[in-house]
Order: sequence, then C-alpha cells, then structure tokens
Amino acid sequence: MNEYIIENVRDFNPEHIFDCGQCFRWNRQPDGAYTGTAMGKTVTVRLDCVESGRIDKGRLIIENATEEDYEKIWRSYFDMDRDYGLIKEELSREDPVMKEAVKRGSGIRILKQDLWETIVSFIISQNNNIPRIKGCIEKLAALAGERLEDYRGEAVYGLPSVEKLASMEAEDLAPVRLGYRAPYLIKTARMVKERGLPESYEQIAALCGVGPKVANCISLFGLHNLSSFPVDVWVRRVMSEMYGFDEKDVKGMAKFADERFGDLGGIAQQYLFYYIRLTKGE
DNA sequence: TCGCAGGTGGTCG
DNA sequence: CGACCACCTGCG
Repeated sequence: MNEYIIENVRDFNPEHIFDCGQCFRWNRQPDGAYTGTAMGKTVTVRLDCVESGRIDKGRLIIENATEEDYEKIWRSYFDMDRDYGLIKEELSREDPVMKEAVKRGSGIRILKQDLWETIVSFIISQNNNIPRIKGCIEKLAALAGERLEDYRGEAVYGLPSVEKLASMEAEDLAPVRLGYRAPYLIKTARMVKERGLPESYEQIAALCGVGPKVANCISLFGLHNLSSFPVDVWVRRVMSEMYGFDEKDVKGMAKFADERFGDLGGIAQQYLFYYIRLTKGE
C-alpha cells in the first residue's frame, strides 16, 4: 500500500491527537500507529521520531494516502498549517497548570472534522462512555452508511448522510442500540435537511439532542471555532482540582476560560482533558 | 444491585 | 432562569 511521508513534523503525536476526546473513529494498533476513517478515506498514521527522545519532532507517515490526498484532505484535517508550538507557549505563560497540561499532551492538534459527522458523533456521545460511543458509531455506519473502499480486506462504511438519516425512523436504528439518542438523531437529520447545516453556535444549539456541552464540541471540532470551550465531567473535574472551582460552577468555568484562554479556549480544553484523563485513569 | 459514562429535555418553583 | 430528574444501554 502506498504511503505519504512528511518530514520534520512538529507538535504532532498520534496518541495525543486521537486520545484527547475529539474523535471516535481512530483506533490504536499494536505498534502504536492509529487507523481511522475520515473524509471518506481510511488511513493509518504513524510518527517516527528522528531524534531519539524528541517525541514532538519526526517523520509523519500516512499509509494509504497519496500526495494528492494529503494536499486535498489530510493537510487541512490535521491542521498542519497552524503553529502549535506558538500556541503552547502562549497558553503556558503565567499558568503553571496549563504549562503542565501542555507538557503532557504536547502533540495535541484540533482535527478539522466533517461538520455533519461531528454532529452525529457528539449527539451519540451524551451521557455515554467512550467504548460504547465508538461501538454505536461503527454500528450506525455499518447499518446506514455508504460503503467505502475496503481496508486491509475489511469492509468500511462512512456515517449515514443527512438525507439517509432523515428518511429513517428511530425504530430502524434499534440494532445500533442508541437508546433515547436515536430519536434525537432522526429529528436533527430532518432539521438539517430542512434548514441546511448550522453555521453558528446558536444554530448548532437549536438542534435536537444538542445542549451546551455538545454544541460547544460541534462548534470546536466541526466548525473549528477554537474559542469554544466544552465543559464536560472531565473538564469540571480538572477545573475543580487544579483551579479550585466548585464542580457545579460550569458558568464560572466558561467565563474563566474565556478570560484566560480567549481564542485558544478549545485548544486549552483539549490539553486539560487529556491531562486529567491521563492522571485519573480510563 | 446500582452507579456511572464526555448531557439533554421537560417540568417546577 | 435555576434546580431537579428521568432516560437507553452496558459494564464493573
């Protein structure tokens, strides 16, 4: 299978990127590479470190991709043209907590994911755990998604389109075991079919099954609004432990994030999320 | 058995 | 508004 290789890649660690909670279709392989399906393609991503001990500088290998794929899809998807080194410096300045979080998740990048797939994924994610979210998404793709090119001899499916999902009934999704999220998904698909894809936080938050947390995730990961700061249980945990907030004071946390991190709130959230999950297990 | 998992919608006061 | 609370499902 053909590979595309990018030399001298900085601030890129597959483990950090795919395990900081922003995506659900990338899976770790025994050798530490990650295989995933995005933008209609399935690839395996690996980072070879050129200088020993320098995990944040190396050779990025994308298996099953051409140069054209890279230029058209992966350069943007992996946000390759943004200088995360600069962002990390800025976030770490005068914030010891963030400095440590940035150190632990030094190779995090915010993926530019497909908006509709982000909507579907994060509606499924609510009040749910990550292994089950991943399972639901795979089952949903296999049930109602378009078949993509096989990968390593296995069938691969994309997530169902707006039209497909809008044409289905909640009962049709029973095999996916979405529970009460199934009707949310169908309703949202019909709303999007009617109104088009959302373009602002307000339009996102108007969708069915989308509250403030999910809306911020969609805004951050689907629209790449880097100021969006999703507050979930893990962020509440890290904000109370590290910054002394009351666990229930979500508004206070959001205000703090806006004032301290500003336009970089979403990136800061990812470092914090990865950091607390690293220390608190799971 | 029961609480929990990357919350949300509905209902009250 | 803000505080509750039920809610599919599967796992420990």
